[in-house]
Amino acid sequence: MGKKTKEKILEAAKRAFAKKGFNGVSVEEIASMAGVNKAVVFYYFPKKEDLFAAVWESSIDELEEHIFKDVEGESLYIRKIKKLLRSYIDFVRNRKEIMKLIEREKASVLDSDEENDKIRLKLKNRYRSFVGRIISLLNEAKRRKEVDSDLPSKEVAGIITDSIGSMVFHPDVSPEMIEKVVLRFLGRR
Amino acid sequence: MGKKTKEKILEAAKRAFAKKGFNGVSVEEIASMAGVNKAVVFYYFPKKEDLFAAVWESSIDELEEHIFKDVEGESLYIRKIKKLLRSYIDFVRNRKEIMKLIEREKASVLDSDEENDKIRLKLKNRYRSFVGRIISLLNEAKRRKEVDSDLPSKEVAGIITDSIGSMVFHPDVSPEMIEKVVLRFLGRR
DNA sequence: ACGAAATTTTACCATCCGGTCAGTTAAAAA
DNA sequence: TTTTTAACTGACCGGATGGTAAAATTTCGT
Repeated sequence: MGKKTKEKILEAAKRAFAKKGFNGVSVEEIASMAGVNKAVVFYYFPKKEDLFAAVWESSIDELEEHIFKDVEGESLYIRKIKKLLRSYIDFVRNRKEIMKLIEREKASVLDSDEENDKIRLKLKNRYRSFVGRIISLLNEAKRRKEVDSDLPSKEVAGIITDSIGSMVFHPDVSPEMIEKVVLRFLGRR
Repeated sequence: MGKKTKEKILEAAKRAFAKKGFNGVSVEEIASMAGVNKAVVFYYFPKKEDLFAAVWESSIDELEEHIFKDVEGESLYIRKIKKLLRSYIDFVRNRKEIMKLIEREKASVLDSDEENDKIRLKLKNRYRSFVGRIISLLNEAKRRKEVDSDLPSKEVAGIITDSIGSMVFHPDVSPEMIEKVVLRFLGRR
């Protein structure tokens, strides 16, 4: 049996949103990419926003899972961080689509107005919880004196996610270089 | 005499694109924000794309001008860089609108397909030339041994622009912290 | 095999959007 | 004063878009 319809729609939507952004794609376009009728998209996702929400959450899930997968295997925090960076870069290289989706829509998700969309607010919080996990990792590493204890975790986490993430649109910057730079930067001096 | 019509349209478009993105705003919306008839927008900018191009180029112009304004006043390269960082952060704080515009549309501009739009390609190159100037500054500083000579300029320039730029959507990270972090990072050890 | 529930298709609608155009106003040029 | 040109208006067009309703088809438990 082939993939389930809902899954096909989600994957097509992921590709479409990544390439053209939420407002740049029509539901019909997504439907035809998924090989289904437009109305069946609305059957599974009553609003276009719902479809986007599902795509966003699944994307962050996948990113977070991949990035923290190998972290638990290490006991030293500096090595956890090293693993995280390596997985992150690996993800950017191999899952360009998801990264483009995230980079392209990040602004609109993070800028969503508090009193505006409840649904967008949830997406913003999903992203923040992802960054929050990186912050916690850095905090713990600082507590254990494995990274310089007066590096501000929040800002460093931002630097990591933003600079690695946007690599996906800079084919000429080397992911390994970024990794080396960040690592050397974290080491105490 | 009030502002000229074309100028009013450009400013309204800048605000609109910053808040909702290119595909999230209609020309009519922009026109009404500018207090002019929709057709007069097309009178000055035959296509919506033309309007966006004008907004983008003026935004990068403004950013670049502001960031490099005080750089020439310094002779030491490390101080030039310090000035640049400070101006950059200053810009993010005081010109949120432009930064949101840039952050929101950066993905779509940088991802523009080579054989696709000639006009988008121009915008991509405009952005690249801006980053190129930062790279040159870093290179020169390295040549003069004022910053660690084996820091890869391209990657560091990316880290600077991406992390400072996206601060505009993270009201809880401190610009000054980023500045301190980047500066300490550039210092030779 | 049968009926009910889930899924898919067809046809449709109301609205919006980018863009055009014929024509008006106002100011500058002659 | 007449003519010309630039700036502006309002009405309109064709196509796209998000979304809906109902019929048709498939799936599945009994």
